[in-house]
Amino acid sequence: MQIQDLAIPDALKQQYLGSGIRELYPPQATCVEKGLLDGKNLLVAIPTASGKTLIAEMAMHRHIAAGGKCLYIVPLKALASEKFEEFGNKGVRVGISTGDLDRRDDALGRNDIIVATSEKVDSLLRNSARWIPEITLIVVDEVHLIDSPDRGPTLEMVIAKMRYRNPAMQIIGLSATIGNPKMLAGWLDAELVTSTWRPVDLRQGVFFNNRIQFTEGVREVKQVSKNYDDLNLCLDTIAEGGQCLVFVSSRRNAEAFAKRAAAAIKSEDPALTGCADRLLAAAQTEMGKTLAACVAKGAAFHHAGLSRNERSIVEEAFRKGWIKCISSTPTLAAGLNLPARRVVIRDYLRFSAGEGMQPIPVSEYRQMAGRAGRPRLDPYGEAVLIAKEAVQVPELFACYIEAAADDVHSRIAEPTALYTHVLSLIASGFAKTRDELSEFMNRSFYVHEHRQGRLMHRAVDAALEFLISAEMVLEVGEHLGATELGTLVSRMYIDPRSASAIVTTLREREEYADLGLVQLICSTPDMPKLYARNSDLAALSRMMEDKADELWLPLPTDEEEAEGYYRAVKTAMLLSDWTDELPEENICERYAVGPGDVYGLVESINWLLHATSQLARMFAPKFYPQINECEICMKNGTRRELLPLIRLRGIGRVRARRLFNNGMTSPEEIKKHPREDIVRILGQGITDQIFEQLEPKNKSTDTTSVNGERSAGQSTLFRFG
DNA sequence: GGCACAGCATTTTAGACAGCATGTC
DNA sequence: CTAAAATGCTGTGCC
Repeated sequence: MQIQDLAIPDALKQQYLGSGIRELYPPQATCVEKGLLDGKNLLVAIPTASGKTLIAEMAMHRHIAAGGKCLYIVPLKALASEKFEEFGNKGVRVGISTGDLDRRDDALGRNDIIVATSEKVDSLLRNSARWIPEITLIVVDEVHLIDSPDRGPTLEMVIAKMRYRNPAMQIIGLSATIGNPKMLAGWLDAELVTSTWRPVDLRQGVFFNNRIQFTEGVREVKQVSKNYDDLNLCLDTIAEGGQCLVFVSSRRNAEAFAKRAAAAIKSEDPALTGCADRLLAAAQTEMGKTLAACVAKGAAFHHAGLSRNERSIVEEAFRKGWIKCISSTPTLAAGLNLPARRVVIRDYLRFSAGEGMQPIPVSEYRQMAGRAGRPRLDPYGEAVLIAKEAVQVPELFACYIEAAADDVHSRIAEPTALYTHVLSLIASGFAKTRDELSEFMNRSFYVHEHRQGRLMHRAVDAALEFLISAEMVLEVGEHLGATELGTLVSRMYIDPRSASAIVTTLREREEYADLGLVQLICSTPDMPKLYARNSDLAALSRMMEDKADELWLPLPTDEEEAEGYYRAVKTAMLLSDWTDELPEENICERYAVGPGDVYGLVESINWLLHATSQLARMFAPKFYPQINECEICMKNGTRRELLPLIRLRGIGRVRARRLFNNGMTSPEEIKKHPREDIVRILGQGITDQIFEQLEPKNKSTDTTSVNGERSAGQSTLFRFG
């Protein structure tokens, strides 16, 4: 099917033709035949990298030309940014909305395409974004993630809510190949498009004894290293002019492999020296230095412990072809698109708490294998598994390469999944009675799939019971309504169990302590936790003894609960070191984490601290001022004594500390000093900026117009009834 | 007694969504 | 219920 003949706007057509796209790929053509451009719902279940984005884009431009508005839902923030870039510069207005990035709500609504994560869409629905009714098309990228145990229910609810609000809307589901596509298509009232076609030939095989057994034949691999098969596979591809991506099961493995690869590759590309210097300049941690050393020689590792800067340097250098090999944990499998000639799936077993080493699911293998082969750049892609025994060769073929795709099932009936969603249905007006609640839930994928919903309805009832006992939902006769607490919890997007624990403890407490507050938040299900090793226990116990009067939660007697307790305390300790201004590198060393982990934890606690301060404002007002201060300290990573200085624009943790140590402990103190003193400490530019803020425009120069503080008046969030 | 070291025992283990309001070194 | 690598521990041999 020719681009020329398509019923898409001319501008887009010219874009495609201009970039050399003249003809649709076969699955894309099938989509058009099945009504993609005529408003038909579609489920497109085809392999990674076979042109799904283009399918969505054509439909979106068609809607926009007809005055419609499109919502593109993705599972990851990194993916949101990638799509945002991709859809831009084509004559339509594109907006992005994730936890990090946001155009103000109304401004967001001015866009033709809005790219957002599923949780963000849920949040926008809960907060009644005004533009939601204008949406005429939603595209759900990676819909098969409905089967994800933790985040699947959110995706399922978001789809159900959007369809409930906009019944006439077109919906396009983009999915990896799955076992039961008809079932999912049936739920979406969608035409089904399946295919195994790929634009770049993908060869899959198993390596054993210096040869790769492909489905189509055999390839000998030169044995350069005696001990390391994985390295030989990698060097084999590089010798041929390709790049290699190696998936391993732990961060340590990723780093160890990158070191070996670097020693073997020994590239002397000057571009790499530049990258390594940039990495080294910013590197404060041991990990960062190792990374720089590897990159200098043409290899790198990639995992969630890397800082943002480190990640983007590695990704860019790989894309440009300078770095020849990346060893990675699953970060790169699901995240952004970094294709390579050869993908080695070295570790197909991964540790899982309580279950030991488990084989990774077929879907994950496919996702990693799908990274093999760069369209238009590589003649083919290769995905290689490594066998350790001869008998494993046919096993790996059967379990992964030739395995049927997994079925997708609803996860909505799992006990804990529904607390937040039942609350949100009630709080944002989807259900005002138990009957309406059942009716809504009967339209879920779960009920479509099982033809009945007994188990799910039981979970709904359990959730409702919890919400009523936690005073988030009130039942008056037939009527179900959210209380002030329930409304706030729903809008803040926190788990009702977290909110309940927080409110209960805040109400009980007599005295305040930062550490206790942070401990409380760290023990909620919304907070990610550090892993507590055996060797940490001594230090943790000592700390718990020292700070016994500041901690809010007692050590549980139950041994299994104790583990979670220790993990929460350890996490709280890290965050407490952060607000104690311990340098990042020391934190990384003390807790054996990377800068990316510290950033992630700080981000999480900031979100929850904000929610906590809102909860406190209404339900424990005596603590509100202190919690609010704690929030500002955490955001900046400073002790309380720097609070007055942090309020100035242009002053962060480092400059504030420098001023403070020079005796300037507040804006008033600064004014008492001669201007030259400040220039000496901070330089001319910043000083000017500060004095501009200090010039008294009116009588009160301080405390009111500050970072994130608002007057603590009566809340207007009450919406019951 | 003190030290080096082999050999065995134990420990550890991936990732990442959300609020708010814009500017750190 | 498990795999591999790093780290920790113990015992031996030697001076």
